[in-house]
Amino acid sequence: MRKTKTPPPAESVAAARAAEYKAAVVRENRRITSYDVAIVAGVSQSAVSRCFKPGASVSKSTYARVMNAAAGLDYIPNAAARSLITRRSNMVAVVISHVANLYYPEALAELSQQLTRRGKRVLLFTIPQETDVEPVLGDIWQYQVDGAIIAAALTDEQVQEFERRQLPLVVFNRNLHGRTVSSVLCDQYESGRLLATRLAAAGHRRFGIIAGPETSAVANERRDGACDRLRELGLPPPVVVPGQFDYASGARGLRDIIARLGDTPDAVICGNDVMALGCLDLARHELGIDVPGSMSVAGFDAIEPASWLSCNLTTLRQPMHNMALAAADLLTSMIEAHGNHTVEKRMFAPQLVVGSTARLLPPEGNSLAA
Amino acid sequence: MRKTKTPPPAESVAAARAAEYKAAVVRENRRITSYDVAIVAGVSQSAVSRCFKPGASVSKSTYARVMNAAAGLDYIPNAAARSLITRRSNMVAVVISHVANLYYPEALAELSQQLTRRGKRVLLFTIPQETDVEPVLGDIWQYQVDGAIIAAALTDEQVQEFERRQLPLVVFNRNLHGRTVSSVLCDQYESGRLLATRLAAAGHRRFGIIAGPETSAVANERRDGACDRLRELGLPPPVVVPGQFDYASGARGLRDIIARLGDTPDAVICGNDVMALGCLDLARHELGIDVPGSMSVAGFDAIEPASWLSCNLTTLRQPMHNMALAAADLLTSMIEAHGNHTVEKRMFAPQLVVGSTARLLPPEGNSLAA
DNA sequence: TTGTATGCGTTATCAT
DNA sequence: ATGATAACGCATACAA
Repeated sequence: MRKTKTPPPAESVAAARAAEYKAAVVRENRRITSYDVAIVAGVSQSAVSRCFKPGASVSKSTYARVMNAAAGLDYIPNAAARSLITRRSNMVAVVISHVANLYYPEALAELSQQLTRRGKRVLLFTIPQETDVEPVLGDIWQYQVDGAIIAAALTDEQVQEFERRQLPLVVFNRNLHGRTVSSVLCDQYESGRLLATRLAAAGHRRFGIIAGPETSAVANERRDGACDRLRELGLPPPVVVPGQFDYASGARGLRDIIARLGDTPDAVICGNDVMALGCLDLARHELGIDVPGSMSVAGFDAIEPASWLSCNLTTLRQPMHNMALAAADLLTSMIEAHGNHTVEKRMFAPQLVVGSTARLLPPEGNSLAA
Repeated sequence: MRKTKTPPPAESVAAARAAEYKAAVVRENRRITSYDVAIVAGVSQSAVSRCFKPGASVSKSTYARVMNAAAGLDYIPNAAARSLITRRSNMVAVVISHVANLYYPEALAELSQQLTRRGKRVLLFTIPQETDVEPVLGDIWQYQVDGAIIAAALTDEQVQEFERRQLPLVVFNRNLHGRTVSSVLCDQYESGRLLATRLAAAGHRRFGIIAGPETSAVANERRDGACDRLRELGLPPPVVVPGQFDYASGARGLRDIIARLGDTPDAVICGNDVMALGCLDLARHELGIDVPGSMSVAGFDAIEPASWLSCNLTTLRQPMHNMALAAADLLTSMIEAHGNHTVEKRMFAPQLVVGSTARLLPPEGNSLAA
């Protein structure tokens, strides 16, 4: 039994040592900790900790040795342990309703991107209805998130609980009137008014409105905006029928409106694009109504299919990208502020997307006199 | 100064005591801990801990006192501290590409729902491209998730790192051929074959294929399935053009195919529904092609707009609900197994959705002879 | 059933 | 720049 003639290079010796050490740790059913790295690297545990803290004071040589050992051991700092002492989890709760994500996946995608860019992880909660926030609140408290972005309906008590717990909260696209809570939103009421204004200016008189679910604040504001504006303009009250934000609701809604009116309306304002497309398709393909020749259809949201050739819907766009950006900014600044929460509402204006499903100009050579 | 004549009821005394205690804690800038609850309730800290552990042995009276104190103090167990000792975070990482969520929000919504139902929180990671998993892996290790569901492309090394770290992994809708990793998927290759088979049986001979991005394994398998099957049937090789899974790609793809073929193809197979609809709209509304009279169009996914009247696309549905269910089941069982990971692949068959954009029967009274 | 004591893996404070 | 030591908030083995 002789010793090996050619000793392996120092590097691989270190690697072998790390591998051996690691195997032992695994055998004991422990996890690799900063303490283990310290032993392998021949430094103190606090030195290891510092190496993983950006901007800490460590000499180049220790840093190198620690990083080598860490790599050999597959060491990664434990976020749970860290957050325990720093009181920062770098996680943000995002709450969105199931249906909202189905219809506007852009909202979640943008939020996730913006938060990630700011070094926050997203703890996602999808809820069946936008009024079902309560069950997830417990989780939000437990998981020590640094803040929350909620795109759902909150009660006064719920908002107050966030305050009580000093947890930064941004309400997304939900107008909590009179409540002192930071929020980012698109002006839904004004959206409704805008559509009514433009359609009325083009000479439409008999309006149908396919509203959204009663539980949806967004839907209600759109409807109210349109109704209020029509009343202001002295037009006959629109026929308002309910809907569930889905395609079928759009078709059903149009049938209901026609039944109640005894005739085709001049224009139909739909609570969202999905319903508008349901309404549009029924009108064109089943009822043979000329859109926009004898009836106009408009929606809200500017979802992608609305822009497709076969649809080319006239609708209102919510500037999702900027809204997500604003929400992420607002929340992170609240988190940095560390308790001095400055409440702020950021309201964005909708953008009219002119499609070919609504006539927005007065009929040619036709005075508006009845 | 006399004492109050009517002493407040015991309950409110307790409440007042809790409120006072809480104020003190807040003043010291501490958090409410199980220790605080113990003091207010007059029990030990471990008793408090037990009260929050379902199925622990606590007397009814202690439980009541603890819960009262906890309520008064707004106490909630700290998940980070808990996971530190239990080695369970009850969080699951879900990785999905940005575009995937835009096109199939259903996948994420279903996964989130199923995981929540099983008591797991979702730590969401959205990545720009499905090949960009690497940057999020570090976060996954750090955050001590109990497992991960990844709907993106993984390299061998990446899969091995999951194994090395003993982290349960389920790959969603991505076929990692030959790699021993649990996965849930829909048979994309077979989907491609199926579409080719049915269209060929109806007499289509000159095929165009609008493929998806080269980086998308799903897209490639659909394309390969179709191509292979057409070759088997002895049909002329299809004209294959690339696409990016978006609406514009569908239109551009059809133009390219027609240019390369010098004529309208008999059938176009599109890598997903969004492109299929882009192709369909161009054909009908710009090129005036009769679909399905003189050309058939089919896609994959059965996204919602595909079912709308104006589209009524012939496509293949992936049973998303069952797939999400399977993924959640698979992952949770791996987590329970505690290291004895049994690798399993669950492959689902696609379902043909017969729309009106593809002729699936031979033309009437027409022999197939050229 | 209840309480005592210990450890989970990290950061932060304070010397040196 | 580095190391010893004390938290962070909880769960669990063990003793009572």
